[in-house]
Amino acid sequence: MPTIRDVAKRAGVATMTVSRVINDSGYVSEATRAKVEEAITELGYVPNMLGPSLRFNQTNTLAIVLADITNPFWTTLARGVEDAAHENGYNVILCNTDESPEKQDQYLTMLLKRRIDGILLAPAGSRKESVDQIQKQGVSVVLIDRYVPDATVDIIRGDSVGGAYQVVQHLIQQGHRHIAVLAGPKDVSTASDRVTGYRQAIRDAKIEIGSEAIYWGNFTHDSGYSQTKQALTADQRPTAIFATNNFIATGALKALYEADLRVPDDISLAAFDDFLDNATYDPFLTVVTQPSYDMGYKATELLLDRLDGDGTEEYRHILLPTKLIVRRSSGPPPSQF
Amino acid sequence: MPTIRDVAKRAGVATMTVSRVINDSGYVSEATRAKVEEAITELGYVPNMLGPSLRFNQTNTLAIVLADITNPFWTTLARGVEDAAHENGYNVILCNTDESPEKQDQYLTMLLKRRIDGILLAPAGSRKESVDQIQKQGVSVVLIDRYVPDATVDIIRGDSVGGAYQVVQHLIQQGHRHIAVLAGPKDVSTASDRVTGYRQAIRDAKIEIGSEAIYWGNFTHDSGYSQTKQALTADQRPTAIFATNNFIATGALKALYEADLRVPDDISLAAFDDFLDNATYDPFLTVVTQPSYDMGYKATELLLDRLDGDGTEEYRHILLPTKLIVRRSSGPPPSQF
DNA sequence: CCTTACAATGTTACGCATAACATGTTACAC
DNA sequence: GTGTAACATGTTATGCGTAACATTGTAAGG
Repeated sequence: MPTIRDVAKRAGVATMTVSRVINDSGYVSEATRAKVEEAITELGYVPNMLGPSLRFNQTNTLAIVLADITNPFWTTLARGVEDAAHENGYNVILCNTDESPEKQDQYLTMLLKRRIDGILLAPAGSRKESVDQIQKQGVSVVLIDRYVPDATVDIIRGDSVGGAYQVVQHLIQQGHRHIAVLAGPKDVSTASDRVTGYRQAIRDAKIEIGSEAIYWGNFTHDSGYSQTKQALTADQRPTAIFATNNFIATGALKALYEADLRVPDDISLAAFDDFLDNATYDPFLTVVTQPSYDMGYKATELLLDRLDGDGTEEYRHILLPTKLIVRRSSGPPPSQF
Repeated sequence: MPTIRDVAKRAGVATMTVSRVINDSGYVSEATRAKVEEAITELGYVPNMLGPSLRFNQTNTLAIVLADITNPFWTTLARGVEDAAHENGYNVILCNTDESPEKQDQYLTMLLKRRIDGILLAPAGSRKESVDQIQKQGVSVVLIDRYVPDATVDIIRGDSVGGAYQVVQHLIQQGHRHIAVLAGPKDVSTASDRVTGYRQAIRDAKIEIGSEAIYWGNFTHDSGYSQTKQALTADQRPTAIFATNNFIATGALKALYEADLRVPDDISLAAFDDFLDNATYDPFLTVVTQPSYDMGYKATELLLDRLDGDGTEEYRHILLPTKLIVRRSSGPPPSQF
């Protein structure tokens, strides 16, 4: 593969002159420019970014570290990230942690070795160390979707407490008094926040505290399935279920179907996070949604801002509002209750 | 940030010795290893991959260039790619072309400058030049999902002709004689292949050729919407619609809903490509699916194989089988037909 | 005791593009 | 005609890790 030296030789100039032509910087006469451009074309020369990257420690690369690109929430967010990055001349490396802190740290180490310019991180678990590790290497990081206690870092996330409050309040208004919540992992902020919102809504409605039914699990289809099975065996069977993410909701639907319970006639179901905008024309689930594309896009802008800055800027914490969309999966409880 | 030289100085050894410790290569005494490891920890040293990358022209990076990560088909495929890459120590850069050849070439140029080791490309359009451009730079490329005429390159894709044949045959068996096909862009192989499969099924069923109704468009929700509107105004209104991808299908559903046509009572609908496995527990659309995760995973294995090889291997063309899943959106035509 | 293999560590050169500096040229003003 | 600014091009040093080669020390084998 030809290098800038080959081009320089062929055009009969110094490498620096070729560099000036490529980057359109400094003074180059028209005649020289033409010669150089001809040599570039003839040789099919493509500049090697690795040279300057090594020299100036700038790779024009970002990374997004998330739980699972397969989840529509993350898919849409990733698209927002990629769009914002592309518009600014950056490329994006994709990393799926599957909520495993080990896998996450494996990725982070790799990314640091690559001298990535910045990382968008949806932290698995709640260990501050991962964030520290990145920052200690002088790499910028923005947390997305979740926070980590005590980390001094930019964050952009949806209002999990408020969103959960909204949707549980909606269920209460429908007449439900026995609402089960299917939660994610205790150490992920979105999981605990959504339980907090649930509790606040229950408390504000003055429903006796004994009727709280919290099932901790994971943000997956399988977890939602088994959490629901468990919830259905409770002494006081719930008349409504709040699934704290979309995948838990699909697991719940499966379990309810198998238990021969119709939604919403026999039991209501509402979830946090929607599915893909157009994936179903007439969607069924009542949900609270977050603006995931914007979250990704803005997170990237935040990150790029910080890359441009001198490192003395204040850390920002951005909370995006959620929106309740009432659809057909939530209704009043069956009359015998 | 500390370099290998800083570590060497602190440990009182040569940089080469540090390198040996890091890579666990060559001979290092236990005592020296301990000293070096201590220095690494104290300094928080992270090796800079850019050095060797520049020297040996190996970045351990792949890229996946696809239409839109937001489409569940691509999402799942990308996850397969990322998993296979991660297992082999590679990172993956994500690129969305939105089916625009210009955007694609913009990305490709960028990727070549980065000295990516290999590219998984779902080509936008049918220009062989993009593939040539990559190969001329000595970069390996595997085409996914689509082929490009005359390109000598590895390809892995689903059986579009066969899949389309299957689903159209199914509609014919239900009694339909007027089937409209909502196709993608003419110059994308999956689009033309699915029309070919449709034509074969129609021909084999000895349905008069005049009843062919082909609407070319794009693989998007909006296109499906307008294609359907157009199809509904035809002299001979179709009793069934074959949407050649999932997004076209959602657009069609919207248009049918607005036209007050019930599916499948008034009109049947079947599509190529499913939605996310768990996204709906009880899915509605009759579809032909492709093993998209496997496609991504195997494509990556193919690519890595080629990276390991000496460049003399035969080019492989792998065709993955499709599967018809009959659900509730397809039934017999209304009796008055 | 000498040879030989191998263990342990070190030195040098390389890959590529460009910032910073240096040199040379032209054109214009006075 | 000379000084000066702008134009045009070139030279050198740099970033980081490691392959390839070089050197020294040590233990086993004869």
